[in-house]
Amino acid sequence: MSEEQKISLRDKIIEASRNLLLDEGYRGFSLRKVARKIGVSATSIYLHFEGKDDLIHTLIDESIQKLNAKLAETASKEEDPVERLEVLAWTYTNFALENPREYLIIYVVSSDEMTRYPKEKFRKARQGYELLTETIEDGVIKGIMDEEDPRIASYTFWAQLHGVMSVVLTKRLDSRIDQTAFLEQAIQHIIDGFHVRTSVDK
Amino acid sequence: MSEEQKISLRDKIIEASRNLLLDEGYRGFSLRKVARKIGVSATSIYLHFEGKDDLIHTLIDESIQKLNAKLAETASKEEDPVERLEVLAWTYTNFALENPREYLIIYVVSSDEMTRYPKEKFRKARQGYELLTETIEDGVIKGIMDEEDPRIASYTFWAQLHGVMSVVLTKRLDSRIDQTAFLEQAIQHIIDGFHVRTSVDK
DNA sequence: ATTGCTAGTTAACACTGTTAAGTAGCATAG
DNA sequence: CTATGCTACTTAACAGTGTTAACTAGCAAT
Repeated sequence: MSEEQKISLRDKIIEASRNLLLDEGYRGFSLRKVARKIGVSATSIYLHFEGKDDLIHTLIDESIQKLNAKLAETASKEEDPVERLEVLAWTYTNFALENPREYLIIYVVSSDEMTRYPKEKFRKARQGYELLTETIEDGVIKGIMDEEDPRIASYTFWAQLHGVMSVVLTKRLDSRIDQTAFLEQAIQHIIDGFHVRTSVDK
Repeated sequence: MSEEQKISLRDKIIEASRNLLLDEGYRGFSLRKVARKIGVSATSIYLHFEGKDDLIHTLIDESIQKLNAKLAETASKEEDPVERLEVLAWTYTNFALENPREYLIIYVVSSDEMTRYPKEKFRKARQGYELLTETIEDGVIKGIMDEEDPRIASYTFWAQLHGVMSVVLTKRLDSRIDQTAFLEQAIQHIIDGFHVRTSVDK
Protein backbone atom coordinates (compact mmCIF):
# COMPACT_ATOMS: atom_id res chain seq x y z
CA MET A 1 0.00 0.00 0.00
CA SER A 2 2.64 2.49 0.99
CA GLU A 3 4.72 1.20 -1.86
CA GLU A 4 1.91 1.76 -4.31
CA GLN A 5 1.16 5.22 -3.02
CA LYS A 6 4.79 6.18 -3.23
CA ILE A 7 4.88 5.24 -6.88
CA SER A 8 1.50 6.75 -7.41
CA LEU A 9 2.46 10.23 -6.26
CA ARG A 10 5.59 10.22 -8.38
CA ASP A 11 3.52 9.19 -11.36
CA LYS A 12 0.89 11.77 -10.63
CA ILE A 13 3.58 14.44 -10.60
CA ILE A 14 4.98 13.24 -13.90
CA GLU A 15 1.60 13.08 -15.58
CA ALA A 16 0.51 16.47 -14.31
CA SER A 17 3.85 17.96 -15.29
CA ARG A 18 3.66 16.62 -18.79
CA ASN A 19 0.19 18.01 -19.28
CA LEU A 20 1.06 21.35 -17.82
CA LEU A 21 4.24 21.63 -19.84
CA LEU A 22 2.42 20.76 -23.03
CA ASP A 23 -0.54 23.00 -22.34
CA GLU A 24 1.22 26.07 -21.11
CA GLY A 25 4.71 25.69 -22.51
CA TYR A 26 7.95 25.88 -20.63
CA ARG A 27 7.15 29.43 -19.68
CA GLY A 28 3.86 28.67 -18.05
CA PHE A 29 5.24 25.67 -16.24
CA SER A 30 5.76 25.85 -12.51
CA LEU A 31 6.19 23.39 -9.68
CA ARG A 32 3.52 25.10 -7.68
CA LYS A 33 0.98 24.71 -10.48
CA VAL A 34 1.84 21.05 -10.77
CA ALA A 35 1.41 20.63 -7.03
CA ARG A 36 -1.88 22.51 -7.03
CA LYS A 37 -3.15 20.38 -9.88
CA ILE A 38 -2.71 17.17 -7.92
CA GLY A 39 -3.72 18.67 -4.59
CA VAL A 40 -0.43 18.46 -2.80
CA SER A 41 2.06 20.96 -1.45
CA ALA A 42 4.78 22.21 -3.78
CA THR A 43 7.56 20.93 -1.60
CA SER A 44 6.29 17.39 -1.90
CA ILE A 45 7.76 17.32 -5.36
CA TYR A 46 11.16 17.47 -3.73
CA LEU A 47 10.49 14.11 -2.16
CA HIS A 48 10.61 12.50 -5.58
CA PHE A 49 12.72 14.88 -7.65
CA GLU A 50 15.75 16.95 -6.92
CA GLY A 51 14.03 20.03 -8.25
CA LYS A 52 12.51 21.56 -11.33
CA ASP A 53 15.44 20.61 -13.54
CA ASP A 54 15.38 17.01 -12.49
CA LEU A 55 11.64 16.77 -13.05
CA ILE A 56 11.88 18.19 -16.53
CA HIS A 57 14.86 16.02 -17.37
CA THR A 58 12.81 13.03 -16.38
CA LEU A 59 10.06 14.08 -18.79
CA ILE A 60 12.57 14.54 -21.59
CA ASP A 61 14.11 11.20 -20.81
CA GLU A 62 10.78 9.38 -20.96
CA SER A 63 9.85 10.91 -24.30
CA ILE A 64 13.20 9.96 -25.76
CA GLN A 65 12.80 6.39 -24.55
CA LYS A 66 9.37 6.20 -26.17
CA LEU A 67 10.73 7.47 -29.48
CA ASN A 68 13.69 5.12 -29.30
CA ALA A 69 11.39 2.19 -28.68
CA LYS A 70 9.42 2.99 -31.83
CA LEU A 71 12.59 3.32 -33.85
CA ALA A 72 13.89 0.01 -32.59
CA GLU A 73 10.61 -1.70 -33.41
CA THR A 74 10.56 -0.29 -36.93
CA ALA A 75 14.17 -1.10 -37.63
CA SER A 76 13.77 -4.74 -36.75
CA LYS A 77 11.19 -5.17 -39.52
CA GLU A 78 13.32 -4.02 -42.41
CA GLU A 79 16.46 -5.66 -43.72
CA ASP A 80 17.70 -3.55 -46.59
CA PRO A 81 19.76 -0.62 -45.24
CA VAL A 82 18.34 2.02 -47.55
CA GLU A 83 14.76 0.96 -46.97
CA ARG A 84 15.54 0.77 -43.31
CA LEU A 85 16.85 4.31 -43.35
CA GLU A 86 13.67 5.36 -45.02
CA VAL A 87 11.32 3.69 -42.56
CA LEU A 88 13.39 5.06 -39.70
CA ALA A 89 13.05 8.54 -41.11
CA TRP A 90 9.32 8.17 -41.39
CA THR A 91 8.99 6.63 -37.96
CA TYR A 92 10.86 9.58 -36.57
CA THR A 93 8.77 12.06 -38.50
CA ASN A 94 5.49 10.39 -37.70
CA PHE A 95 6.34 10.22 -34.04
CA ALA A 96 6.93 13.96 -34.13
CA LEU A 97 3.71 14.61 -36.04
CA GLU A 98 1.58 12.31 -33.94
CA ASN A 99 3.09 13.35 -30.64
CA PRO A 100 4.20 16.87 -31.41
CA ARG A 101 4.13 17.83 -27.81
CA GLU A 102 6.20 14.88 -26.64
CA TYR A 103 8.62 15.52 -29.46
CA LEU A 104 8.75 19.16 -28.47
CA ILE A 105 9.48 18.18 -24.91
CA ILE A 106 12.58 16.46 -26.20
CA TYR A 107 13.85 19.32 -28.28
CA VAL A 108 12.11 22.55 -27.58
CA VAL A 109 12.36 22.48 -23.86
CA SER A 110 15.80 21.06 -23.80
CA SER A 111 17.83 23.69 -25.56
CA ASP A 112 18.56 25.75 -22.52
CA GLU A 113 17.94 22.79 -20.31
CA MET A 114 20.45 20.62 -22.15
CA THR A 115 23.51 22.07 -20.48
CA ARG A 116 22.20 20.71 -17.25
CA TYR A 117 21.11 17.37 -18.71
CA PRO A 118 22.91 14.62 -16.79
CA LYS A 119 25.39 12.43 -18.65
CA GLU A 120 23.87 9.22 -17.48
CA LYS A 121 20.55 10.05 -19.12
CA PHE A 122 22.36 11.33 -22.17
CA ARG A 123 23.96 7.94 -22.66
CA LYS A 124 20.65 6.10 -22.63
CA ALA A 125 19.20 8.66 -25.01
CA ARG A 126 21.71 7.74 -27.66
CA GLN A 127 20.26 4.33 -28.43
CA GLY A 128 18.29 5.59 -31.38
CA TYR A 129 21.35 7.16 -32.82
CA GLU A 130 23.28 3.91 -32.48
CA LEU A 131 20.58 2.15 -34.42
CA LEU A 132 21.14 4.60 -37.23
CA THR A 133 24.88 4.09 -37.13
CA GLU A 134 24.48 0.34 -37.43
CA THR A 135 22.13 0.73 -40.35
CA ILE A 136 24.53 2.94 -42.23
CA GLU A 137 27.47 0.69 -41.38
CA ASP A 138 25.48 -2.17 -42.80
CA GLY A 139 24.80 -0.16 -45.94
CA VAL A 140 28.45 0.62 -46.36
CA ILE A 141 29.42 -3.03 -45.94
CA LYS A 142 26.87 -4.07 -48.53
CA GLY A 143 28.16 -1.40 -50.89
CA ILE A 144 24.85 0.41 -51.08
CA MET A 145 26.15 3.50 -49.34
CA ASP A 146 29.56 5.05 -49.40
CA GLU A 147 29.83 7.02 -46.22
CA GLU A 148 33.33 7.67 -44.99
CA ASP A 149 32.48 7.60 -41.30
CA PRO A 150 29.13 6.00 -40.44
CA ARG A 151 29.14 7.56 -37.01
CA ILE A 152 29.34 11.04 -38.48
CA ALA A 153 26.91 10.15 -41.24
CA SER A 154 24.46 8.95 -38.65
CA TYR A 155 24.62 12.25 -36.83
CA THR A 156 24.20 14.09 -40.10
CA PHE A 157 21.12 12.10 -40.91
CA TRP A 158 19.64 12.70 -37.52
CA ALA A 159 20.52 16.38 -37.51
CA GLN A 160 18.93 16.84 -40.91
CA LEU A 161 15.75 15.18 -39.79
CA HIS A 162 15.63 17.17 -36.64
CA GLY A 163 16.18 20.39 -38.55
CA VAL A 164 13.35 19.60 -40.90
CA MET A 165 11.00 18.69 -38.07
CA SER A 166 11.88 21.70 -36.00
CA VAL A 167 11.12 23.99 -38.90
CA VAL A 168 7.70 22.42 -39.17
CA LEU A 169 6.91 22.25 -35.48
CA THR A 170 8.14 25.65 -34.45
CA LYS A 171 5.92 27.13 -37.13
CA ARG A 172 8.80 28.61 -39.03
CA LEU A 173 7.50 27.23 -42.29
CA ASP A 174 6.23 29.72 -44.79
CA SER A 175 2.46 29.52 -44.77
CA ARG A 176 2.37 29.21 -48.55
CA ILE A 177 4.18 25.90 -48.33
CA ASP A 178 2.21 22.74 -47.78
CA GLN A 179 3.53 20.89 -44.77
CA THR A 180 3.09 17.38 -46.11
CA ALA A 181 4.68 18.25 -49.42
CA PHE A 182 7.56 19.84 -47.61
CA LEU A 183 8.13 16.83 -45.40
CA GLU A 184 7.92 14.31 -48.21
CA GLN A 185 10.26 16.22 -50.41
CA ALA A 186 12.68 17.00 -47.62
CA ILE A 187 12.87 13.43 -46.40
CA GLN A 188 13.22 12.04 -49.88
CA HIS A 189 16.01 14.52 -50.37
CA ILE A 190 17.76 13.42 -47.21
CA ILE A 191 17.44 9.74 -48.08
CA ASP A 192 18.71 10.34 -51.60
CA GLY A 193 21.72 12.01 -50.12
CA PHE A 194 22.70 8.77 -48.45
CA HIS A 195 22.06 6.40 -51.26
CA VAL A 196 25.15 5.56 -53.22
CA ARG A 197 25.48 7.44 -56.47
CA THR A 198 24.83 4.95 -59.22
CA SER A 199 26.10 5.67 -62.69
CA VAL A 200 23.02 4.09 -64.17
CA ASP A 201 19.25 4.57 -64.30
CA LYS A 202 18.69 6.96 -67.17
CA MET B 1 20.80 65.79 -25.81
CA SER B 2 17.51 64.27 -24.70
CA GLU B 3 17.32 62.57 -28.06
CA GLU B 4 20.73 61.03 -27.61
CA GLN B 5 20.05 59.92 -24.09
CA LYS B 6 16.82 58.29 -25.12
CA ILE B 7 18.63 56.27 -27.72
CA SER B 8 21.46 55.65 -25.36
CA LEU B 9 19.34 54.03 -22.66
CA ARG B 10 17.62 51.80 -25.16
CA ASP B 11 20.97 50.75 -26.50
CA LYS B 12 22.34 50.21 -23.04
CA ILE B 13 19.42 47.92 -22.28
CA ILE B 14 19.96 45.95 -25.46
CA GLU B 15 23.66 45.56 -24.91
CA ALA B 16 23.29 44.57 -21.28
CA SER B 17 20.51 42.15 -22.19
CA ARG B 18 22.54 40.48 -24.87
CA ASN B 19 25.45 40.00 -22.51
CA LEU B 20 23.31 38.73 -19.72
CA LEU B 21 21.40 36.38 -21.97
CA LEU B 22 24.59 34.98 -23.39
CA ASP B 23 26.35 34.71 -20.06
CA GLU B 24 23.59 33.24 -17.98
CA GLY B 25 21.28 31.69 -20.53
CA TYR B 26 17.59 32.23 -20.90
CA ARG B 27 17.06 30.86 -17.45
CA GLY B 28 19.39 33.26 -15.71
CA PHE B 29 18.04 36.20 -17.63
CA SER B 30 15.85 38.71 -15.83
CA LEU B 31 14.76 42.27 -16.41
CA ARG B 32 15.79 43.23 -12.94
CA LYS B 33 19.33 41.97 -13.50
CA VAL B 34 19.54 43.93 -16.72
CA ALA B 35 18.33 47.04 -14.94
CA ARG B 36 20.74 46.56 -12.07
CA LYS B 37 23.61 46.10 -14.49
CA ILE B 38 23.05 49.51 -16.06
CA GLY B 39 22.11 51.22 -12.82
CA VAL B 40 18.49 51.95 -13.55
CA SER B 41 15.18 50.79 -12.16
CA ALA B 42 13.60 47.69 -13.65
CA THR B 43 10.51 49.50 -14.74
CA SER B 44 12.52 51.84 -16.95
CA ILE B 45 12.82 48.99 -19.40
CA TYR B 46 9.10 49.34 -20.00
CA LEU B 47 9.71 52.80 -21.38
CA HIS B 48 11.50 51.29 -24.34
CA PHE B 49 10.09 47.79 -24.60
CA GLU B 50 6.68 46.33 -24.07
CA GLY B 51 8.06 43.76 -21.69
CA LYS B 52 10.44 40.84 -21.45
CA ASP B 53 9.10 39.18 -24.60
CA ASP B 54 9.48 42.28 -26.69
CA LEU B 55 13.01 42.85 -25.45
CA ILE B 56 14.08 39.33 -26.28
CA HIS B 57 12.36 39.43 -29.64
CA THR B 58 14.34 42.54 -30.42
CA LEU B 59 17.58 40.72 -29.63
CA ILE B 60 16.59 37.80 -31.84
CA ASP B 61 15.62 40.16 -34.60
CA GLU B 62 18.96 41.97 -34.51
CA SER B 63 20.96 38.76 -34.65
CA ILE B 64 18.95 37.53 -37.60
CA GLN B 65 19.54 40.78 -39.44
CA LYS B 66 23.26 40.48 -38.85
CA LEU B 67 23.32 36.93 -40.19
CA ASN B 68 21.20 37.88 -43.17
CA ALA B 69 23.56 40.73 -43.98
CA LYS B 70 26.52 38.36 -44.07
CA LEU B 71 24.64 35.92 -46.27
CA ALA B 72 23.68 38.67 -48.68
CA GLU B 73 27.25 39.90 -48.87
CA THR B 74 28.60 36.42 -49.54
CA ALA B 75 25.98 35.59 -52.13
CA SER B 76 26.75 38.64 -54.20
CA LYS B 77 30.32 37.45 -54.73
CA GLU B 78 29.57 34.09 -56.27
CA GLU B 79 27.86 33.47 -59.57
CA ASP B 80 27.61 29.72 -59.98
CA PRO B 81 24.57 28.39 -58.08
CA VAL B 82 26.27 25.32 -56.66
CA GLU B 83 29.31 27.26 -55.51
CA ARG B 84 27.00 29.89 -54.19
CA LEU B 85 25.12 27.33 -52.19
CA GLU B 86 28.38 26.14 -50.78
CA VAL B 87 29.65 29.55 -49.73
CA LEU B 88 26.23 30.32 -48.26
CA ALA B 89 26.39 27.15 -46.23
CA TRP B 90 29.82 28.04 -44.93
CA THR B 91 28.87 31.61 -44.23
CA TYR B 92 25.98 30.35 -42.21
CA THR B 93 28.10 27.81 -40.40
CA ASN B 94 30.93 30.20 -39.73
CA PHE B 95 28.57 32.80 -38.42
CA ALA B 96 27.28 30.23 -35.98
CA LEU B 97 30.77 29.14 -34.98
CA GLU B 98 32.17 32.63 -34.68
CA ASN B 99 29.11 34.08 -32.95
CA PRO B 100 27.74 31.00 -31.24
CA ARG B 101 25.96 33.07 -28.69
CA GLU B 102 24.29 35.33 -31.23
CA TYR B 103 23.35 32.30 -33.26
CA LEU B 104 21.98 30.66 -30.15
CA ILE B 105 19.94 33.75 -29.42
CA ILE B 106 18.24 33.20 -32.75
CA TYR B 107 17.44 29.56 -32.26
CA VAL B 108 17.90 28.38 -28.74
CA VAL B 109 16.01 31.09 -27.02
CA SER B 110 13.33 31.28 -29.60
CA SER B 111 11.78 27.85 -29.42
CA ASP B 112 9.32 28.60 -26.69
CA GLU B 113 9.51 32.25 -27.50
CA MET B 114 8.68 31.74 -31.17
CA THR B 115 4.96 31.35 -30.68
CA ARG B 116 4.92 34.92 -29.48
CA TYR B 117 7.26 36.21 -32.16
CA PRO B 118 5.45 38.97 -34.06
CA LYS B 119 4.64 38.42 -37.72
CA GLU B 120 6.11 41.67 -38.83
CA LYS B 121 9.55 40.69 -37.54
CA PHE B 122 9.10 37.23 -38.95
CA ARG B 123 8.71 38.67 -42.41
CA LYS B 124 11.94 40.60 -42.25
CA ALA B 125 13.73 37.55 -40.93
CA ARG B 126 12.96 35.62 -44.07
CA GLN B 127 15.32 37.55 -46.30
CA GLY B 128 18.11 35.03 -45.94
CA TYR B 129 15.78 32.28 -46.92
CA GLU B 130 14.69 34.14 -50.01
CA LEU B 131 18.30 34.44 -51.06
CA LEU B 132 18.56 30.69 -50.92
CA THR B 133 15.42 30.22 -52.93
CA GLU B 134 16.72 32.48 -55.67
CA THR B 135 20.00 30.60 -55.75
CA ILE B 136 18.30 27.27 -56.13
CA GLU B 137 15.89 28.65 -58.73
CA ASP B 138 18.88 29.88 -60.64
CA GLY B 139 20.46 26.44 -60.41
CA VAL B 140 17.33 24.79 -61.71
CA ILE B 141 17.11 27.19 -64.63
CA LYS B 142 20.72 26.54 -65.52
CA GLY B 143 20.09 22.79 -65.29
CA ILE B 144 22.64 22.25 -62.55
CA MET B 145 20.03 21.29 -60.00
CA ASP B 146 16.77 19.49 -60.43
CA GLU B 147 14.65 20.53 -57.52
CA GLU B 148 10.94 20.24 -58.04
CA ASP B 149 10.00 23.20 -55.89
CA PRO B 150 12.84 25.60 -55.10
CA ARG B 151 10.90 27.14 -52.26
CA ILE B 152 10.63 23.82 -50.51
CA ALA B 153 14.17 22.90 -51.40
CA SER B 154 15.36 26.11 -49.90
CA TYR B 155 13.66 25.33 -46.64
CA THR B 156 15.09 21.86 -46.70
CA PHE B 157 18.57 23.20 -47.16
CA TRP B 158 18.17 25.67 -44.38
CA ALA B 159 16.58 23.13 -42.05
CA GLN B 160 19.39 20.68 -42.66
CA LEU B 161 22.01 23.29 -41.91
CA HIS B 162 20.21 24.38 -38.81
CA GLY B 163 19.88 20.81 -37.63
CA VAL B 164 23.58 20.20 -38.07
CA MET B 165 24.51 23.39 -36.27
CA SER B 166 22.13 22.82 -33.43
CA VAL B 167 23.59 19.39 -32.82
CA VAL B 168 27.01 20.97 -32.57
CA LEU B 169 26.05 23.98 -30.50
CA THR B 170 23.74 22.30 -28.04
CA LYS B 171 26.54 19.87 -27.25
CA ARG B 172 24.58 16.90 -28.43
CA LEU B 173 27.50 15.67 -30.46
CA ASP B 174 29.18 12.52 -29.27
CA SER B 175 32.46 13.52 -27.68
CA ARG B 176 34.32 10.93 -29.76
CA ILE B 177 33.40 12.79 -32.92
CA ASP B 178 35.56 15.66 -34.05
CA GLN B 179 33.46 18.76 -34.54
CA THR B 180 35.26 20.09 -37.59
CA ALA B 181 35.21 16.74 -39.32
CA PHE B 182 31.53 16.41 -38.57
CA LEU B 183 30.72 19.83 -39.97
CA GLU B 184 32.77 19.41 -43.12
CA GLN B 185 31.34 16.02 -43.87
CA ALA B 186 27.80 17.04 -43.03
CA ILE B 187 27.89 20.18 -45.13
CA GLN B 188 29.49 18.41 -48.04
CA HIS B 189 26.77 15.85 -47.74
CA ILE B 190 24.05 18.48 -47.78
CA ILE B 191 25.55 20.24 -50.80
CA ASP B 192 25.93 16.98 -52.66
CA GLY B 193 22.28 16.32 -52.08
CA PHE B 194 21.41 19.40 -54.09
CA HIS B 195 23.75 18.95 -56.96
CA VAL B 196 22.17 17.31 -59.94
CA ARG B 197 22.89 13.61 -60.25
CA THR B 198 25.27 13.21 -63.13
CA SER B 199 25.50 9.87 -64.85
CA VAL B 200 29.21 10.32 -65.28
CA ASP B 201 32.34 10.78 -63.15
CA LYS B 202 33.73 7.30 -62.57
C1' DA C 1 4.99 3.29 25.86
C1' DT C 2 8.54 5.14 23.37
C1' DT C 3 11.53 5.64 19.67
C1' DG C 4 12.28 6.41 14.91
C1' DC C 5 11.11 6.51 10.31
C1' DT C 6 8.01 7.92 6.33
C1' DA C 7 5.57 11.11 3.81
C1' DG C 8 4.03 14.76 3.92
C1' DT C 9 3.27 19.77 5.79
C1' DT C 10 3.83 25.16 6.73
C1' DA C 11 6.79 29.23 6.84
C1' DA C 12 10.13 31.81 5.02
C1' DC C 13 13.77 33.71 1.75
C1' DA C 14 15.13 35.81 -2.13
C1' DC C 15 13.83 36.19 -6.37
C1' DT C 16 10.66 37.12 -10.77
C1' DG C 17 7.44 40.15 -14.49
C1' DT C 18 4.27 43.70 -14.51
C1' DT C 19 1.10 47.56 -13.16
C1' DA C 20 -0.18 51.84 -10.90
C1' DA C 21 0.88 55.79 -8.98
C1' DG C 22 4.11 59.23 -7.92
C1' DT C 23 7.96 62.70 -8.83
C1' DA C 24 12.05 65.48 -10.14
C1' DG C 25 13.48 68.45 -14.02
C1' DC C 26 12.73 70.95 -17.75
C1' DA C 27 10.04 73.77 -21.79
C1' DT C 28 6.78 76.41 -22.94
C1' DA C 29 2.61 79.61 -22.22
C1' DG C 30 0.31 83.26 -19.85
C1' DC D 1 7.79 84.80 -12.73
C1' DT D 2 4.45 81.59 -11.89
C1' DA D 3 1.78 77.74 -13.76
C1' DT D 4 0.89 73.90 -16.92
C1' DG D 5 2.24 70.02 -18.88
C1' DC D 6 5.35 66.83 -20.64
C1' DT D 7 9.45 63.70 -20.34
C1' DA D 8 12.04 60.36 -18.19
C1' DC D 9 12.28 58.28 -14.85
C1' DT D 10 11.29 56.24 -9.70
C1' DT D 11 9.03 53.73 -5.66
C1' DA D 12 5.54 50.61 -3.95
C1' DA D 13 2.94 46.91 -4.50
C1' DC D 14 0.86 42.47 -6.44
C1' DA D 15 0.96 37.97 -7.47
C1' DG D 16 3.72 34.74 -8.63
C1' DT D 17 8.36 31.76 -8.73
C1' DG D 18 12.19 27.80 -6.98
C1' DT D 19 14.19 26.17 -2.97
C1' DT D 20 15.48 25.41 1.98
C1' DA D 21 14.63 24.53 6.82
C1' DA D 22 12.00 23.22 10.30
C1' DC D 23 7.98 20.97 11.75
C1' DT D 24 4.27 17.15 12.28
C1' DA D 25 0.83 13.54 11.75
C1' DG D 26 0.68 8.45 11.25
C1' DC D 27 2.50 4.26 11.46
C1' DA D 28 6.21 0.17 12.69
C1' DA D 29 9.26 -1.84 15.54
C1' DT D 30 11.60 -2.18 19.92
